[in-house]
Amino acid sequence: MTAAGSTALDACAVPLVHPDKVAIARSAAPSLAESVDLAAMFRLLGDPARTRILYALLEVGELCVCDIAAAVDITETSASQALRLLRTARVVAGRRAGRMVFYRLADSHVRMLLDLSREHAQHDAEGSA
Amino acid sequence: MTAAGSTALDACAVPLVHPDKVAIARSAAPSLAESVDLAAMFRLLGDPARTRILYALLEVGELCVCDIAAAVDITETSASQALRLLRTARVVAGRRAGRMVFYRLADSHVRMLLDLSREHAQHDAEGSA
DNA sequence: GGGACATCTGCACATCTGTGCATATGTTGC
DNA sequence: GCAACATATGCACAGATGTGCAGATGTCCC
Repeated sequence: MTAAGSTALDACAVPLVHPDKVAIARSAAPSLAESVDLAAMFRLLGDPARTRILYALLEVGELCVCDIAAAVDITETSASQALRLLRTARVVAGRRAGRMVFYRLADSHVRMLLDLSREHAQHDAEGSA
Repeated sequence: MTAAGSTALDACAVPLVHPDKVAIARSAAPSLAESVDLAAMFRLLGDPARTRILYALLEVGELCVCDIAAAVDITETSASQALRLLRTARVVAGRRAGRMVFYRLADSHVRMLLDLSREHAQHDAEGSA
């Protein structure tokens, strides 16, 4: 990571097996910044509590913090903390109603992602059964 | 979390705002075990190095370890480590050819997931620009 | 068999991450 | 303004995670 100057372009120094493919991958794959963003988003989904919150919201559309906590069996503090992270990343959106805040999934991309993932997981579980 | 016995069913002790919705969410959302699996899979994608590896494979189909390392600018050790995790979770599959091992994405679900995610990330980036 | 190469694994370390408690913020109704 | 409630935040700690180095495994070529 120190990148003293000979990181990317001097890769030719070590002969690659398929330089053409590597070149394609390097140019077409997400940039470092983009992949960091993508990874950050995936990591956000990579916690059971947050995952369950998202699927709960996927099912019922909208819930306040205390209901979310009850639905996924976590403390309200944990729920609030999780929702904070999800909200910052714009995975969920909050709507204030009196002293309560109702959360919902931010957009349809997230919904599709959750649907697809669950489908994959179930498909996968069958295969390993 | 100590769950002395009054965690799940006694939730009624604290009046919920929308008990009906909570009940639906509790029954329809992934079970604890399933959500742990889902989270584990997301967490696996939640590392920039692994993310980049997956997108590189998405682009060129198949690569050996040293080419992967070159394509995403990480050491071969890191690549091998990352691939081990991805392989154990059956996100990628390895094929031995001589002393080299070629890796590829395991199934089409993963490909769709990656495509959808990148689309979402780009859409998101536009919005915040 | 022996050496060279590609990949894998085990171990130790710095870092990050989730959790729980206590406390702060903001809102309602009086 | 004050008390009660819903939610948010700051801090400290235990546990998980990525990284690098050294060594092990397995494969090819002679």
